[in-house]
Parts: sequence; C-alpha cells; structure tokens
Amino acid sequence: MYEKQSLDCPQSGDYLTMLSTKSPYDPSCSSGYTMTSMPNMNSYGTMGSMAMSNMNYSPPNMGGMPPQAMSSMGMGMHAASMPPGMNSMNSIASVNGMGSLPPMNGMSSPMRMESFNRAQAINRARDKTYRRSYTHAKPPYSYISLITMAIQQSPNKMCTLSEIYQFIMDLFPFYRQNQQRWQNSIRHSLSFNDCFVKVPRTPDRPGKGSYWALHPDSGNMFENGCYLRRQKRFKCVKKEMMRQSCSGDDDDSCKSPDSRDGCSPSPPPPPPQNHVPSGHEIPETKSEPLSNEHSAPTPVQQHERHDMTPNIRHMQHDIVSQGYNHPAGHPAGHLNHPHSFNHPFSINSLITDSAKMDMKMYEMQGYGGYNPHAMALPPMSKDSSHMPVPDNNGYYKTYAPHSVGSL
DNA sequence: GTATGTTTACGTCTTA
DNA sequence: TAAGACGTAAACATAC
Repeated sequence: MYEKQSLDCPQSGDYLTMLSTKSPYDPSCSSGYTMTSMPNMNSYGTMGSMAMSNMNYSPPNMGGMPPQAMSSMGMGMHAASMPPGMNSMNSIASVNGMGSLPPMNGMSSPMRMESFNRAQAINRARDKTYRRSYTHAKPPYSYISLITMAIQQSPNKMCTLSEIYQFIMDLFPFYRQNQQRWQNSIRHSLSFNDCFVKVPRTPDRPGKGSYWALHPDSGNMFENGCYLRRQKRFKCVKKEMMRQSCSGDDDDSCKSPDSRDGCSPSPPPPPPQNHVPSGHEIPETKSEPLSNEHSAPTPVQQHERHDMTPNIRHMQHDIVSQGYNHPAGHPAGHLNHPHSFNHPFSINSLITDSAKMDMKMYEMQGYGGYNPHAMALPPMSKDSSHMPVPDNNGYYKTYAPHSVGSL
C-alpha cells in the first residue's frame, strides 16, 4: 500500500524547489536573504506579521480562488497559488528587510553563521536535487486544517462537502489529482473529528449533504501553534461518553445529544457557555429569529438565520462572531476569551497567518522537505547540540509522514 | 448511480 | 514503550 504511494511521492523538496527558485516577479531577490540575524524561530505569529505584513503582492492567478476567500484568509500570496518558480522566501525577505530583524533569541554569532552556512548548503543541495513542479507538493496542512480554512473562509462559516472540496482544489493544485483518495480522507475527518459539526440544510435550501461548521469550542485547537498536528484532538466529552455508553446498550440517551457542554479541545472541559447540541448533527426546529447586535449579517446570513433552529442560529451566531459568545455585548471581548479565536495560533490565525508562514518556516529553518512539525519545534537553544543536524545530503532528519506527497 | 456520511482498521510518526 | 494524532483504505448506509 505505502510502497505504491511512495512511487509518486515527492516527499521533500517540491515546496523548497519553489522557494529556492528565483522569482520572476521580484527582481530584488537574487541575493536572497541573510540569516545573520533572525527573530526567534518560535515566534511564528510575530514572524508572520513581521515578515508578511507588508506583502502586497497579488499573484496574477490564485488558482481560481475567489477574491473573497483571499481577503478573508489574509493571504496576499500563497505558495500553492504562486507561479512556478516564485521564490516566496526571497521575495519576503527582500520586501521586508529580513536582514535587519532583531537577532535570534540567545543565538550567538557563531551559531548564526553555522545556521547560515547550513542553510546555504541546503539551498545548494536543493537546487541540484529538486526541480519538480510545486504542483506535486503536498501542502503542509493537515486535512483538519484545510477543512477549517474552507469553513472559515465561507461567508456563513459553513460549507458543504463539495464546497470544501472546491476550496481545497482551488487553493492547492496538488489536490486536483487523486481526488478519490483525499476526498475520502476529508469525509473521514469531518465525521471523525468532533470539532466539525453537521448543520442540516433548511427546507428552503435543498440539496445534497449538510453544511459543515466548526464547533464553537474548537477555537483553540491549534493553540500550541502547530497547524498540522494538534497536541490534543478536540473531543466532545459528552459525546465521547455517549459513544462509550452506547457501545454496550441502546440507551435512549445515546440518540439525543442535547448540549455541547462537555466539549473541549483539551481537558478540563470549559464551563457551559451555550446550549448547542453536541456531536455532529444539530436537530432542526422552528423558533424566533436571533438578533445579532455584534455583527451585521450578510444577506446570506440573514437568509440563513430565518427559519433556523435556536441551536443552529446560536451556533451560527457563535461561528460568525468567531466562535464564542461575546461577553455582555462587548464587541472586543473575545480578545480575552480563553478560547479566543484571536489567539495567535487560533483557527483565525491558521487562516491569516499559516499560509503566510509555511513557506518562510521551511526556508528559514532549513528543513529539507515537507515537515509538518517544523512549526511546532522547540525553541532554539543556546546549546548547539540541540540543533537539528542535516544528513549527508544536507537535509535535516525530520518527521515526514508517509502520506506526504502520496496522493 | 452518485454523492455524502459513518465507521472500522491499520500504518506511520511524535510525544509523554 | 504506550498513547495519541494523522492519513489512507474500505465497507456500508443513506440521501438526492
């Protein structure tokens, strides 16, 4: 099974090929960037905003991605949508003057030079070894991240399965091939992960399949800053208990999830906040419209809310208002919410920062290939013995899932 | 018939 | 080393 997958597996280098190739759009990038001073590599959020905040480049073709999606995701440029040969890192460095950034925390000059030399060696190795099209490189995002992006970019924070498919394919050309394989994984992820909830269609919007939304409490799924491998899977505790209790009997309680209470991305579960059904499905009933004084609903949202159950509307309210209830009408209250979506590595940030960060991290950390955990590396240590050591090919030994590039 | 959704199983890799 | 996260395959059920 996996032998077959490895045949067309680009593993590492495809993204890096793109990164290490001179950009035709940025004539200033020929010399690349200097690593003589770098910000703390763990300050991803900071790095992202520092390095990318001034990026106004708009690629001529975003792979069919609607402008709305681009703006809502904060993606001025993304690797998968860049023209072949686009050197995002060099462009970023040039535009933002990366060379003058504050020194890396605790990193001595010899260490910086060592890193620089290592990076140079790696770049040379890359140039020699990898020249494949970026379209074959698997984006450094888990399916959960991709689904989250798709949902987040949608106006209603809800997507149908086909919309999720389309979003991913539009954004990442890699996923335009072997659709059966990854789409099965997408469906599996949606069903398996409690962080995704199924919202039934309203009668006035018939069609196939339900809408999928993010569980309102899933906002800090990526609080550890790793967009690819969460330290803790979001679990609805109550649902989990139901699964266990249902495994042995056919108790009625198994059939009617009634609250999202007990759902938490990480223990301990948060105190009850809303009353939204746990599990994937939200029952449909009629009730009064819900006013939302915090965010002016779009026509679509207004349409959606009409004829919507309290729970659905409540959930949608939560979702639209970034995944939680505003405390006492305080529009900015979510900034202090423990599950705030505005956490630097929250789902919001996943969308606004991750796409900016991924290429940069690969390049700057000198990883020789797709490394989904590059973003979750421990802080740089003063002790060089803790530094990753490249292998004989100049590549660092890092985790590269078997599935990388296997589609 | 096809798309969608659920569930199970298994492999790889990371982390505690 | 066990547990957990993730990816993949596959079987099956259901809805359109």
